Amino acid sequence: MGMLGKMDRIDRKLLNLMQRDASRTNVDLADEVGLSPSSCLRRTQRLQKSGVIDRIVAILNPAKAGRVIKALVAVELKLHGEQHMRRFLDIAITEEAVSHAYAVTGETDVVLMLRLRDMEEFDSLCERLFRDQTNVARFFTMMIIRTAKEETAIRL
Amino acid sequence: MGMLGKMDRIDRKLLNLMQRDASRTNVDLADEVGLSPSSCLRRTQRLQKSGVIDRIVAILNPAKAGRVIKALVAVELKLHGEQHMRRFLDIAITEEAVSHAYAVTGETDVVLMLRLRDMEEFDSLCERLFRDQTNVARFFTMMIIRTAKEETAIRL
DNA sequence: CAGAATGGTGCAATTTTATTGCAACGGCGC
DNA sequence: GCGCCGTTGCAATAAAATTGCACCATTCTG
Repeated sequence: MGMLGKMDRIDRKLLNLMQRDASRTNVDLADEVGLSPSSCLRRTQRLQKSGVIDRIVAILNPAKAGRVIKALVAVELKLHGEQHMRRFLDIAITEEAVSHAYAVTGETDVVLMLRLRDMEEFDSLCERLFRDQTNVARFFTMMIIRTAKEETAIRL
Repeated sequence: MGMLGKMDRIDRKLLNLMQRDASRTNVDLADEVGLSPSSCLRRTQRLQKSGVIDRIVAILNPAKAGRVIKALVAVELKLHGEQHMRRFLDIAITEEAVSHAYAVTGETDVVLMLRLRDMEEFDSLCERLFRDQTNVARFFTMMIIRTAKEETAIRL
Protein backbone atom coordinates (compact mmCIF):
# COMPACT_ATOMS: atom_id res chain seq x y z
CA MET A 1 0.00 0.00 0.00
CA GLY A 2 2.33 2.72 1.22
CA MET A 3 4.39 3.97 -1.67
CA LEU A 4 6.33 6.45 0.39
CA GLY A 5 9.47 4.39 0.14
CA LYS A 6 9.65 4.79 -3.62
CA MET A 7 9.30 8.56 -3.44
CA ASP A 8 12.15 11.02 -3.15
CA ARG A 9 12.26 14.57 -1.93
CA ILE A 10 11.10 16.00 -5.25
CA ASP A 11 8.05 13.75 -5.39
CA ARG A 12 7.05 14.86 -1.93
CA LYS A 13 7.56 18.48 -2.85
CA LEU A 14 5.41 18.06 -5.93
CA LEU A 15 2.64 16.41 -3.93
CA ASN A 16 2.68 19.15 -1.33
CA LEU A 17 2.51 21.82 -4.03
CA MET A 18 -0.26 20.11 -5.95
CA GLN A 19 -2.33 19.57 -2.83
CA ARG A 20 -2.28 23.32 -2.38
CA ASP A 21 -2.75 24.34 -5.99
CA ALA A 22 -3.13 21.90 -8.82
CA SER A 23 -4.00 24.58 -11.35
CA ARG A 24 -0.38 25.57 -11.75
CA THR A 25 1.17 24.66 -15.06
CA ASN A 26 3.68 21.89 -15.37
CA VAL A 27 6.26 24.45 -16.48
CA ASP A 28 5.65 26.40 -13.30
CA LEU A 29 5.92 23.37 -11.06
CA ALA A 30 9.03 22.19 -12.85
CA ASP A 31 10.66 25.52 -12.22
CA GLU A 32 9.84 25.43 -8.51
CA VAL A 33 11.13 21.92 -7.89
CA GLY A 34 14.17 22.48 -10.10
CA LEU A 35 13.50 20.05 -12.91
CA SER A 36 12.90 20.36 -16.62
CA PRO A 37 9.23 20.45 -17.68
CA SER A 38 9.42 17.07 -19.35
CA SER A 39 10.94 15.38 -16.35
CA CYS A 40 8.50 17.04 -14.00
CA LEU A 41 5.58 15.98 -16.15
CA ARG A 42 6.72 12.37 -16.10
CA ARG A 43 6.75 12.49 -12.32
CA THR A 44 3.27 13.89 -11.94
CA GLN A 45 1.96 11.40 -14.49
CA ARG A 46 3.60 8.57 -12.61
CA LEU A 47 2.12 9.79 -9.33
CA GLN A 48 -1.30 9.76 -10.93
CA LYS A 49 -0.98 6.33 -12.53
CA SER A 50 0.37 4.80 -9.33
CA GLY A 51 -2.66 6.15 -7.48
CA VAL A 52 -0.79 8.28 -4.97
CA ILE A 53 -2.67 11.17 -6.53
CA ASP A 54 -6.24 10.00 -6.46
CA ARG A 55 -7.72 12.84 -8.47
CA ILE A 56 -7.65 16.55 -9.26
CA VAL A 57 -10.74 18.42 -8.16
CA ALA A 58 -12.18 21.89 -7.84
CA ILE A 59 -12.95 22.98 -4.28
CA LEU A 60 -15.92 25.33 -4.10
CA ASN A 61 -16.51 28.08 -1.60
CA PRO A 62 -19.42 26.63 0.41
CA ALA A 63 -20.71 30.06 1.38
CA LYS A 64 -20.95 31.10 -2.27
CA ALA A 65 -22.46 27.81 -3.38
CA GLY A 66 -25.11 27.29 -0.68
CA ARG A 67 -25.01 24.72 2.14
CA VAL A 68 -23.56 27.02 4.78
CA ILE A 69 -24.75 25.17 7.88
CA LYS A 70 -22.58 22.32 9.05
CA ALA A 71 -23.33 19.81 11.77
CA LEU A 72 -21.97 16.61 13.24
CA VAL A 73 -24.38 13.92 14.38
CA ALA A 74 -23.33 11.03 16.61
CA VAL A 75 -25.74 8.13 16.22
CA GLU A 76 -26.31 5.21 18.55
CA LEU A 77 -28.00 2.23 16.90
CA LYS A 78 -30.46 -0.11 18.58
CA LEU A 79 -29.12 -3.25 16.94
CA HIS A 80 -25.35 -3.40 16.66
CA GLY A 81 -24.77 -6.22 14.20
CA GLU A 82 -22.63 -5.74 11.11
CA GLN A 83 -25.61 -6.01 8.79
CA HIS A 84 -27.57 -3.42 10.77
CA MET A 85 -24.63 -1.06 10.69
CA ARG A 86 -24.28 -1.46 6.96
CA ARG A 87 -27.97 -0.97 6.40
CA PHE A 88 -27.98 2.31 8.26
CA LEU A 89 -24.86 3.57 6.52
CA ASP A 90 -26.27 2.65 3.12
CA ILE A 91 -29.29 4.79 3.83
CA ALA A 92 -27.27 7.66 5.24
CA ILE A 93 -24.80 7.97 2.36
CA THR A 94 -27.56 8.35 -0.20
CA GLU A 95 -28.49 11.66 1.43
CA GLU A 96 -26.96 14.62 -0.35
CA ALA A 97 -26.70 16.56 2.89
CA VAL A 98 -24.52 13.81 4.38
CA SER A 99 -21.00 14.66 3.30
CA HIS A 100 -19.16 12.23 5.58
CA ALA A 101 -20.27 9.01 7.22
CA TYR A 102 -18.11 6.96 9.59
CA ALA A 103 -18.52 3.85 11.66
CA VAL A 104 -16.73 4.54 14.93
CA THR A 105 -15.77 3.06 18.27
CA GLY A 106 -16.93 4.59 21.53
CA GLU A 107 -20.23 5.66 23.01
CA THR A 108 -21.90 5.89 19.64
CA ASP A 109 -21.78 3.78 16.50
CA VAL A 110 -21.89 6.23 13.62
CA VAL A 111 -20.84 9.83 13.08
CA LEU A 112 -22.24 11.85 10.21
CA MET A 113 -21.11 15.21 8.89
CA LEU A 114 -23.90 17.28 7.43
CA ARG A 115 -23.82 20.21 5.03
CA LEU A 116 -27.17 21.93 5.09
CA ARG A 117 -28.84 24.68 3.11
CA ASP A 118 -31.12 25.54 6.03
CA MET A 119 -32.65 24.10 9.17
CA GLU A 120 -35.63 22.82 7.28
CA GLU A 121 -33.36 20.47 5.43
CA PHE A 122 -32.02 19.31 8.79
CA ASP A 123 -35.51 18.66 10.02
CA SER A 124 -36.53 16.59 7.04
CA LEU A 125 -33.25 14.71 7.13
CA CYS A 126 -33.82 13.76 10.76
CA GLU A 127 -37.25 12.43 9.90
CA ARG A 128 -35.81 10.21 7.21
CA LEU A 129 -32.73 8.94 9.07
CA PHE A 130 -33.61 8.92 12.75
CA ARG A 131 -37.10 7.50 12.88
CA ASP A 132 -38.09 4.32 14.74
CA GLN A 133 -37.78 2.04 11.75
CA THR A 134 -34.24 3.13 10.98
CA ASN A 135 -32.70 1.32 13.94
CA VAL A 136 -31.58 4.50 15.68
CA ALA A 137 -31.69 4.43 19.47
CA ARG A 138 -30.43 7.97 20.09
CA PHE A 139 -28.57 10.68 18.31
CA PHE A 140 -26.60 13.71 19.44
CA THR A 141 -26.49 16.76 17.24
CA MET A 142 -23.51 19.07 17.30
CA MET A 143 -24.02 22.20 15.26
CA ILE A 144 -20.71 23.55 14.05
CA ILE A 145 -20.22 27.06 15.40
CA ARG A 146 -16.78 27.70 14.03
CA THR A 147 -14.49 25.91 11.61
CA ALA A 148 -10.96 26.42 12.87
CA LYS A 149 -9.36 24.01 10.43
CA GLU A 150 -10.53 21.94 7.50
CA GLU A 151 -7.61 20.41 5.71
CA THR A 152 -7.83 17.67 3.12
CA ALA A 153 -4.14 17.82 2.28
CA ILE A 154 -1.71 15.28 3.66
CA ARG A 155 1.62 16.71 4.75
CA LEU A 156 4.58 14.81 3.37
CA MET B 1 -22.61 35.76 -0.42
CA GLY B 2 -24.54 33.17 -2.34
CA MET B 3 -23.90 33.63 -6.03
CA LEU B 4 -26.23 30.86 -7.08
CA GLY B 5 -28.69 33.32 -8.51
CA LYS B 6 -26.25 34.52 -11.14
CA MET B 7 -25.46 31.01 -12.31
CA ASP B 8 -27.28 29.15 -15.02
CA ARG B 9 -27.55 25.46 -15.80
CA ILE B 10 -24.25 25.37 -17.65
CA ASP B 11 -22.35 26.95 -14.77
CA ARG B 12 -23.75 24.38 -12.38
CA LYS B 13 -22.89 21.59 -14.78
CA LEU B 14 -19.35 22.88 -15.08
CA LEU B 15 -18.97 23.07 -11.30
CA ASN B 16 -20.28 19.55 -10.83
CA LEU B 17 -17.89 18.23 -13.45
CA MET B 18 -14.90 20.09 -12.09
CA GLN B 19 -15.60 18.96 -8.55
CA ARG B 20 -15.29 15.43 -9.80
CA ASP B 21 -12.36 15.90 -12.15
CA ALA B 22 -10.61 19.19 -12.66
CA SER B 23 -7.83 17.66 -14.74
CA ARG B 24 -9.99 17.53 -17.83
CA THR B 25 -9.05 19.93 -20.57
CA ASN B 26 -11.12 22.96 -21.32
CA VAL B 27 -11.79 21.55 -24.78
CA ASP B 28 -13.17 18.40 -23.20
CA LEU B 29 -15.37 20.28 -20.76
CA ALA B 30 -16.61 22.59 -23.48
CA ASP B 31 -17.65 19.61 -25.54
CA GLU B 32 -19.55 18.04 -22.66
CA VAL B 33 -21.50 21.15 -21.72
CA GLY B 34 -22.10 22.06 -25.36
CA LEU B 35 -20.13 25.27 -25.64
CA SER B 36 -17.18 26.42 -27.67
CA PRO B 37 -13.81 26.15 -25.90
CA SER B 38 -13.41 29.89 -25.69
CA SER B 39 -16.80 30.45 -24.16
CA CYS B 40 -16.34 27.59 -21.74
CA LEU B 41 -12.97 28.92 -20.69
CA ARG B 42 -14.43 32.33 -19.96
CA ARG B 43 -16.97 30.71 -17.67
CA THR B 44 -14.48 28.70 -15.67
CA GLN B 45 -12.26 31.76 -15.36
CA ARG B 46 -15.19 33.81 -14.14
CA LEU B 47 -16.12 31.13 -11.61
CA GLN B 48 -12.58 31.23 -10.28
CA LYS B 49 -12.33 35.00 -10.10
CA SER B 50 -15.70 35.30 -8.39
CA GLY B 51 -14.53 32.85 -5.76
CA VAL B 52 -17.21 30.23 -6.32
CA ILE B 53 -14.31 27.96 -7.20
CA ASP B 54 -12.00 28.39 -4.26
CA ARG B 55 -9.09 26.40 -5.64
CA ILE B 56 -7.98 23.39 -7.67
CA VAL B 57 -6.18 20.74 -5.66
CA ALA B 58 -4.77 17.24 -5.91
CA ILE B 59 -6.43 14.70 -3.64
CA LEU B 60 -4.03 12.00 -2.48
CA ASN B 61 -4.83 8.43 -1.65
CA PRO B 62 -4.30 8.43 2.14
CA ALA B 63 -3.45 4.72 2.23
CA LYS B 64 -0.67 5.22 -0.31
CA ALA B 65 0.63 8.37 1.33
CA GLY B 66 0.69 7.32 4.99
CA ARG B 67 -1.71 8.49 7.72
CA VAL B 68 -4.10 5.58 7.47
CA ILE B 69 -5.63 5.81 10.94
CA LYS B 70 -8.47 8.25 11.36
CA ALA B 71 -10.16 9.27 14.58
CA LEU B 72 -12.66 11.77 15.89
CA VAL B 73 -12.14 13.31 19.29
CA ALA B 74 -14.87 15.17 21.15
CA VAL B 75 -13.36 17.54 23.70
CA GLU B 76 -15.00 19.11 26.72
CA LEU B 77 -13.20 22.17 28.04
CA LYS B 78 -12.91 23.18 31.67
CA LEU B 79 -13.32 26.88 31.05
CA HIS B 80 -15.87 27.78 28.40
CA GLY B 81 -15.12 31.40 27.61
CA GLU B 82 -14.52 32.59 24.09
CA GLN B 83 -10.86 33.27 24.77
CA HIS B 84 -10.33 29.82 26.24
CA MET B 85 -12.01 28.22 23.27
CA ARG B 86 -9.82 30.17 20.89
CA ARG B 87 -6.69 29.33 22.81
CA PHE B 88 -7.38 25.62 22.63
CA LEU B 89 -8.26 25.73 18.93
CA ASP B 90 -5.13 27.70 18.16
CA ILE B 91 -3.04 24.99 19.74
CA ALA B 92 -4.99 22.18 18.10
CA ILE B 93 -4.79 23.48 14.55
CA THR B 94 -1.03 23.71 14.63
CA GLU B 95 -0.88 19.93 14.93
CA GLU B 96 -0.31 18.26 11.57
CA ALA B 97 -2.33 15.23 12.65
CA VAL B 98 -5.36 17.46 13.23
CA SER B 99 -7.05 17.73 9.84
CA HIS B 100 -10.30 19.28 11.02
CA ALA B 101 -11.14 21.34 14.10
CA TYR B 102 -14.64 22.57 14.96
CA ALA B 103 -16.25 24.44 17.79
CA VAL B 104 -19.62 22.81 18.32
CA THR B 105 -22.79 22.93 20.36
CA GLY B 106 -23.87 20.05 22.56
CA GLU B 107 -22.32 17.91 25.24
CA THR B 108 -18.81 18.80 24.17
CA ASP B 109 -17.14 21.99 23.00
CA VAL B 110 -14.73 20.94 20.28
CA VAL B 111 -14.53 18.12 17.77
CA LEU B 112 -11.24 17.23 16.12
CA MET B 113 -10.62 14.95 13.17
CA LEU B 114 -7.26 13.22 13.30
CA ARG B 115 -5.25 11.56 10.55
CA LEU B 116 -2.56 9.44 12.13
CA ARG B 117 0.43 7.49 10.89
CA ASP B 118 0.27 5.13 13.89
CA MET B 119 -0.96 4.90 17.45
CA GLU B 120 2.25 6.31 18.79
CA GLU B 121 1.44 9.55 17.06
CA PHE B 122 -1.96 9.46 18.73
CA ASP B 123 -0.37 8.95 22.10
CA SER B 124 2.02 11.85 21.77
CA LEU B 125 -0.72 14.07 20.42
CA CYS B 126 -2.91 13.35 23.44
CA GLU B 127 -0.07 14.29 25.72
CA ARG B 128 0.30 17.63 24.00
CA LEU B 129 -3.38 18.53 23.61
CA PHE B 130 -5.21 16.90 26.51
CA ARG B 131 -3.01 17.56 29.50
CA ASP B 132 -4.08 19.48 32.58
CA GLN B 133 -2.66 22.79 31.49
CA THR B 134 -4.54 22.70 28.16
CA ASN B 135 -7.93 23.40 29.73
CA VAL B 136 -9.39 20.02 28.76
CA ALA B 137 -11.87 18.54 31.23
CA ARG B 138 -12.57 15.31 29.33
CA PHE B 139 -12.28 13.91 25.85
CA PHE B 140 -13.95 11.06 24.00
CA THR B 141 -12.05 9.25 21.33
CA MET B 142 -13.86 7.64 18.44
CA MET B 143 -11.59 5.59 16.23
CA ILE B 144 -12.96 5.43 12.70
CA ILE B 145 -13.60 1.83 11.79
CA ARG B 146 -15.07 2.38 8.36
CA THR B 147 -15.42 5.35 6.06
CA ALA B 148 -18.72 4.96 4.28
CA LYS B 149 -18.66 8.39 2.66
CA GLU B 150 -16.21 11.25 2.47
CA GLU B 151 -17.38 13.84 -0.01
CA THR B 152 -15.96 17.32 -0.36
CA ALA B 153 -18.03 18.14 -3.43
CA ILE B 154 -21.13 20.26 -3.18
CA ARG B 155 -24.03 19.12 -5.33
CA LEU B 156 -25.57 21.85 -7.42
C1' DC C 1 35.38 -5.71 -12.10
C1' DA C 2 33.16 -5.17 -16.76
C1' DG C 3 29.05 -4.99 -19.14
C1' DA C 4 24.13 -4.92 -19.33
C1' DA C 5 19.94 -3.35 -17.59
C1' DT C 6 17.07 -0.02 -15.39
C1' DG C 7 15.40 4.36 -14.44
C1' DG C 8 15.68 9.18 -14.61
C1' DT C 9 17.17 13.49 -17.00
C1' DG C 10 17.50 17.53 -20.44
C1' DC C 11 16.83 19.05 -25.05
C1' DA C 12 14.26 19.81 -29.07
C1' DA C 13 10.49 18.82 -32.20
C1' DT C 14 5.63 18.10 -32.44
C1' DT C 15 1.00 18.17 -30.98
C1' DT C 16 -2.45 19.85 -28.14
C1' DT C 17 -4.45 23.36 -25.40
C1' DA C 18 -5.24 27.94 -23.63
C1' DT C 19 -5.85 32.61 -24.64
C1' DT C 20 -7.39 36.77 -26.98
C1' DG C 21 -9.31 39.98 -30.61
C1' DC C 22 -13.30 40.53 -33.13
C1' DA C 23 -17.83 40.52 -35.22
C1' DA C 24 -22.36 38.72 -34.48
C1' DC C 25 -26.31 37.50 -31.71
C1' DG C 26 -30.04 37.85 -28.10
C1' DG C 27 -32.33 39.87 -24.20
C1' DC C 28 -33.73 44.21 -22.00
C1' DG C 29 -34.80 48.92 -20.81
C1' DC C 30 -35.68 53.34 -22.61
C1' DG D 1 -37.05 50.82 -32.82
C1' DC D 2 -32.59 51.61 -30.93
C1' DG D 3 -28.75 51.26 -28.16
C1' DC D 4 -26.64 48.76 -24.27
C1' DC D 5 -24.73 44.81 -22.12
C1' DG D 6 -23.25 40.35 -21.74
C1' DT D 7 -22.38 36.00 -24.11
C1' DT D 8 -21.19 33.37 -28.06
C1' DG D 9 -18.38 31.25 -31.98
C1' DC D 10 -14.56 31.68 -34.99
C1' DA D 11 -9.92 32.36 -36.11
C1' DA D 12 -5.27 33.71 -35.05
C1' DT D 13 -1.74 33.59 -31.62
C1' DA D 14 0.69 32.23 -27.53
C1' DA D 15 1.60 28.86 -24.21
C1' DA D 16 1.70 24.40 -22.53
C1' DA D 17 1.82 19.40 -22.78
C1' DT D 18 3.67 15.44 -24.88
C1' DT D 19 7.08 12.48 -27.09
C1' DG D 20 11.43 10.71 -29.28
C1' DC D 21 16.08 10.65 -28.40
C1' DA D 22 20.67 10.56 -26.52
C1' DC D 23 22.99 10.77 -22.18
C1' DC D 24 24.12 9.82 -17.32
C1' DA D 25 23.88 7.42 -12.77
C1' DT D 26 22.83 3.46 -10.13
C1' DT D 27 22.13 -1.32 -9.66
C1' DC D 28 22.27 -6.05 -11.05
C1' DT D 29 24.76 -9.93 -12.96
C1' DG D 30 28.09 -12.98 -14.61
